[in-house]
Amino acid sequence: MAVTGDETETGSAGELTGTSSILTLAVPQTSTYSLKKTFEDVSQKREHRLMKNREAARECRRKKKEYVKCLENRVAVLENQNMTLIEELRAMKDIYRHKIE
DNA sequence: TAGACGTAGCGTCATGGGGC
DNA sequence: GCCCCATGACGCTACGTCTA
Repeated sequence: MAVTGDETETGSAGELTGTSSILTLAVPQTSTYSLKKTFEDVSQKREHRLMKNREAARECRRKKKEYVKCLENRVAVLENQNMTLIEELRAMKDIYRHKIE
């Protein structure tokens, strides 16, 4: 898979929603200067939050993949054990049948 | 070969839970 | 109550495979 972050960065729907709601919150009752400052501060905080969440999501997916792999391995092991036990039972039954005959 | 379809990976948002 | 983290859900893109 050759998808990089940069390639998929463009335009997901949710992004705009978030930005517009922040703008709405930042606008009321301030001078132009402090308004600008507030906006910069808010958008910087937002960028930081998004970056953190991006990394968290990546890590979360990695852990999930690892977990699924573990489960698959466990399934394989249990299937083998099951086969072995079935064979063992069959052999036991065989021995028992010969004894009573 | 173009289009349909399935799959994998990504970024973002919403939300719940835990620590302070 | 606020902040941060983990994670499910959603939409999007890229890529591979199949089929008419």
